[in-house]
Amino acid sequence: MTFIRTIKGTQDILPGQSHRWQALETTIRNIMDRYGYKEIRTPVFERTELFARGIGEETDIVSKEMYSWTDQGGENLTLKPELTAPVVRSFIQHNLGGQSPINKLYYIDALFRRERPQKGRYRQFHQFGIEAFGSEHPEIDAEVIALAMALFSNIGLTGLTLKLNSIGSPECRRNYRNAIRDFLTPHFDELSETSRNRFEKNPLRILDTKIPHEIEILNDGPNVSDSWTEEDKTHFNEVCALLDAMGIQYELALRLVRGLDYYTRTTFEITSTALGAQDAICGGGRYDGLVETLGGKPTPGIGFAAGMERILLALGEESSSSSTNQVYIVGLGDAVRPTVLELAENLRRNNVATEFDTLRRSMKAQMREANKAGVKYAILIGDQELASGQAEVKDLSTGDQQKIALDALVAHINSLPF
RNA sequence: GUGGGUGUAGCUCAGCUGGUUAGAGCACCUGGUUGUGGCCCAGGAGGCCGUGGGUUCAAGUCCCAUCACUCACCCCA
Repeated sequence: MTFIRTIKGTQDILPGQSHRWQALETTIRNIMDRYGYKEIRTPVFERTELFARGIGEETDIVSKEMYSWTDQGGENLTLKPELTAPVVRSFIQHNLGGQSPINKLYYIDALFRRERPQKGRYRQFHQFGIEAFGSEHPEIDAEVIALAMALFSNIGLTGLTLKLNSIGSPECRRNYRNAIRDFLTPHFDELSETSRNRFEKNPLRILDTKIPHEIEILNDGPNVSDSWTEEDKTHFNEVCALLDAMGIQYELALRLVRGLDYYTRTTFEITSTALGAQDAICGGGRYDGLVETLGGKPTPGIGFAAGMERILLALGEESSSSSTNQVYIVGLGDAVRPTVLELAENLRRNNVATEFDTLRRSMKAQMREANKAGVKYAILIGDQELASGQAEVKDLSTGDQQKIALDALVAHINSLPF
């Protein structure tokens, strides 16, 4: 009989950790609100075809990482491996573009990819992100990036690097693809097997290589910037100028090609020095053709996705306690139980976080528990208190104790400093 | 899918070149005289030493296999 544990690459968020997630989520929602982004929630699964068309058949995500199945009705379904395609689908389906020329959306959600887990990579993981539809202008690029940076600094992440690039318009990409092929043809024999495969399917991705020899070859190769159209160039320069104006530091990364097919022009990535090999905390870019690809009216869009597990990893373990209890009621003897419950309920109804013993433990054990729970006050009720109608209220930090009439307890507790 | 590392108490780990009832710290529980927490002291509970085989008089320790976890490659958040 073997115990059934979590699926590889998934994890429980235990009570001692959940407050960290809550804090992160709260910050995200606050910042989103401040920047005018509204939450959108989409189903955990979608038609497989949505991802195949949206992300690209040749991408790793679609070709080998999706959790897909055929349901009893014969439909091909998939647990969402990323959120841009579902959000775009929703945007089109509900004609959000028709209701407002600009739509700024955000999400916090769980995603699924069947990869080999490692530090900062899980099969079920969480991302928050934004998608802004409707503007083709650099201002929105700059706002999206600024929001990401503001959010990270707000939660106290340091050691971040913003890497910025533009992979240009579709024409530019086409030209650049050819330029890369032309440049690499004489070096073809020196390339690795994966790079040779990419040579045909997606030569831009060869730029992602980490093999020193290939990096060396590429150093003399053409840059994307050589293939930019005038408009691409202007757009990129304006994005840079706006970031400069906001005092946001960035690094030009002309080799930065994101793995998803839908990107156009601006792409960016934010990495952290606090992580392992998987150091990208946030990645995003512009996808001006995607809405149309998925069957909507041509609509420019830009967004990013940030990995929450990686953020929490980079933040490290803080020693902040998650205790919220304020009062612990110590009851002594069988006779006081109804009074303890009544009192606890009254306090709780008056917004006082209250705890009491449900194990019928000794007074000493209850006091120890109160101490461990980190409450400020303990209320002691035994037979004597019941008889006199006065409970003992003890300040656990000072040890001071005073008698308070039972019917005045709630008011008294509310008047105390916490 | 490929490679490396690690599996001993709830957690972090000791256990030397194979040798008798497998240890520590933290956490947990109970006490330290009647109904008062923390600190201290005493005691207690908790281990198929991942699993299966093998070598040996003898295996937590050596060998093989297997599983799990983990890190890395690929790629990505």
